[in-house]
Amino acid sequence: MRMSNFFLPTLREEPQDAEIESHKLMLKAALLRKVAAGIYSYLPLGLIALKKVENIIRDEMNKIGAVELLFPAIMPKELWEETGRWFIYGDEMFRLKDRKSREFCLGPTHEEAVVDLARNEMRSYKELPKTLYQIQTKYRDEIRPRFGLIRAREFVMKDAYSFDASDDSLEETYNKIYHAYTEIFKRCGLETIPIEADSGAIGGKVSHEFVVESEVGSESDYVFCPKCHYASNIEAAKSSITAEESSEDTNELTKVETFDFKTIEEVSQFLKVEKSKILKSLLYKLDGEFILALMRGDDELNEIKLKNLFNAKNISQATGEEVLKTMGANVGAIGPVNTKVKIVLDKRIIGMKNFITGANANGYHFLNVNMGRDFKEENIYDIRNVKSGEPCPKCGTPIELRQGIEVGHAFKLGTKYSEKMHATFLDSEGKEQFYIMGCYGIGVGRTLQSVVEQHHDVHGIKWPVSIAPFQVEILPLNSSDSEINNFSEELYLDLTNKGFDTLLDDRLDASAGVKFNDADLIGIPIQLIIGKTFKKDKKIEIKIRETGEKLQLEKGSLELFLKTYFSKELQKLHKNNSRGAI
RNA sequence: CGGGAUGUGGCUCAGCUUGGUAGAGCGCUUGGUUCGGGACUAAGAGGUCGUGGGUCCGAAUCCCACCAUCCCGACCA
Repeated sequence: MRMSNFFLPTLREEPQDAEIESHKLMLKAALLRKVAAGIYSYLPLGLIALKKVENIIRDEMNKIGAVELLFPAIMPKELWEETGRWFIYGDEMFRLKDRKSREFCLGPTHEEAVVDLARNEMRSYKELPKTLYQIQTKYRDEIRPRFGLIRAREFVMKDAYSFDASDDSLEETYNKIYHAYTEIFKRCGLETIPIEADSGAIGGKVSHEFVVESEVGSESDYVFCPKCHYASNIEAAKSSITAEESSEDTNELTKVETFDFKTIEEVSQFLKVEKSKILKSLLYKLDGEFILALMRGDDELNEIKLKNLFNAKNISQATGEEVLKTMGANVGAIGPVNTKVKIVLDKRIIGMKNFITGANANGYHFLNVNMGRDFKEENIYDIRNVKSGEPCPKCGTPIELRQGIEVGHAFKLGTKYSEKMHATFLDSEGKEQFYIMGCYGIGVGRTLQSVVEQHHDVHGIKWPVSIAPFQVEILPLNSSDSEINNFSEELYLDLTNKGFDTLLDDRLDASAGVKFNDADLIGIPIQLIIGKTFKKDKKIEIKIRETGEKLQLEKGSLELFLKTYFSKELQKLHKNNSRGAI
C-alpha cells in the first residue's frame, strides 16, 4: 500500500478525550475515530488490525469444529419475550420500532436467535454436538462507556453457542473452547489468565473469564493465588477467613447516644473502638423484599453473592426513605436488634462477641450486642468481598488482588434457554430432551485495544507480527532524491510481489522526522529506511520496532531476513502450544 | 443515576477572576529554500466562543436552564 493512496490521518497532539495509553494511541495512530460516546469508526489501519484478530479467532474456532454463521443485528421483540429478557435487559438494550410500530432491538447478545434457529432446524442427537459462532456487531447502551473500545456501546464480538446432548459432552465442548481461547489470545500476543467468575445476566452455572492483566481502570477485579494459581473474579471469590472465637464474656446490652455520628469510620472514632468491633448493617432490596445484610465494619458487602444467595433478579441498596420506613431510623443508625426484617449474616462474624450496632433509633447505637441473644443467629453465609492477603480458599497461601480487562467469557448455560424457548431434540431412545448449552464470547475490539495496551512504548504502538496491519514499512527519507525514490519504489514492488504486506511512505511533503515519528507511532514491525546508508553503500537500513535494534543489509539478503524474522516472531506467539488440532 | 471536570478555527490550548475590536502553536492553501528524528520563509484561508434564555448601553467573560464529552462508582465482551 502506498501511503499516498491510503488514509492515515495521524494526530500530532494528545487527543483530549482519551485517558489511557491504548485509547490515545488508537486515536493518534489513526486506527479509530469517535462518533459518539462509546461509538467509533474504524479507520483503514484499525480495520486491518481488527480483521487480523477476527481471522485468528476464526482459525482457532474452526480448528475445534465450530461453524461460522451470521445472525441479524436487529431482532424482533417477540423472540426476547420468550426468555423474559425483553424486560430483564432494561435500559441497556437499544430498542426501535419499524414503520408499522413493530418493536425490535439491536442485539446485545444472541442466545435467543441461536436457540430459535436450533429448535427449528435441528432434531436429533445425531446432529450433536454442534457449536455455532458468529462475529457480529453488538449493541449495549452501557451506563458508562469508557476507554475507547474497552467498553463501547457498539462493539464487535465473537459469540459462540454450543449444543450438547449430555453434561459430559458439554464438558468436552467447554474444554475445547477453553483451550481455543487460550490459543487465540496467545496468538494475539496477549497473556491471559482464566479466572472463575459469576455468570451474571447471561445466567448458567460454571463460567470462566479470560482476563488480560492491566492497570487500566478496574474493569475486572480478581483474586489470584501466587502458589496454586487459583484465580477468581472478586464477585465469585470465596472468602475462607473466619473470625476467631472471642474469649470475652458477653456483656449487658447498653444503649449509648452517638449523636450525628453515622458512618463506621465516625462511630469507631467517637466510641474509640476498632472498626472490626462494629457490625455493618446494610438494608437491601432483593426483588422487592428487604434484607438486612450484616458484616464486620471493616468488610465490604459483595452484592453478587447476596443476590445469588436468594436467586434474585434485581438487587439494589434501599433508599434513605425506604430505610427510615422499614427500620424506623436513618441510614447509619440501623441494626439487627428488635427488627422484623429478614437478616443475613456474614460467616466471618461467627464467634465475635460484644459488637456495636445501630439501635434503630436516630442518634443511638447499642454496645455489647451478641448474636443469638440480641438477634437471631440465622442465615449465615459468605457475603463479603475477599481482601488482599487473605488465605487462598484452595491452598491457604495469601492471595493477591489484581485487576485486568476481560476479553473473553465462557459459560455453561445448561438448559436455561432451551427450556424457556422449548428447544429440544430426540435422544437415542426417541425421548425429547432439552439442548444442553454453552455460550462463549470474545470482545474483538476490546482484544485489539488490549494488544495496544500491552504492546507500546512512548513513541507508539509495537504490533505483534500476528496482527500488525502491515509487516513492513519503507521510509524513503529524502523525497527530492530520485535515486532514493526509484529504489524505494522498486523495493516496494519487489516485496509486495513476494507477498509481504508493505506500506510505502511516499509522501513528498513529509520530512524525515515526520516519517520516523509516524512509523514509530503506527508500529509496523519492520521499518526499511532508505536514506544516507543507501546513498553511501547501497544498503538498506532495517529498524526492528519491537526492540529498536538497527542493522544494515544488501537488498539481496532482505527476503531471507524478513522471512526468518517473521517466522521466528510467529513461533514465539505459538510457543508452549502442546495441543494439536482436535 | 450520584460525585468531579470540561466545552473557544481541523487539533492542542490561552483569553473569563476585573464585561468593551476573538488570540497562539500545530495543521491547511500558494510561492521559494531545505531534506536522517515532528524544517525554514513569505503571503493567505478558516471561529454566530456547546445550545437556549436572562442581566447589561455592551457578554466568550456574569446568572439560570439544557445538551454533549471525559474521569470516579453501580453495568459488562
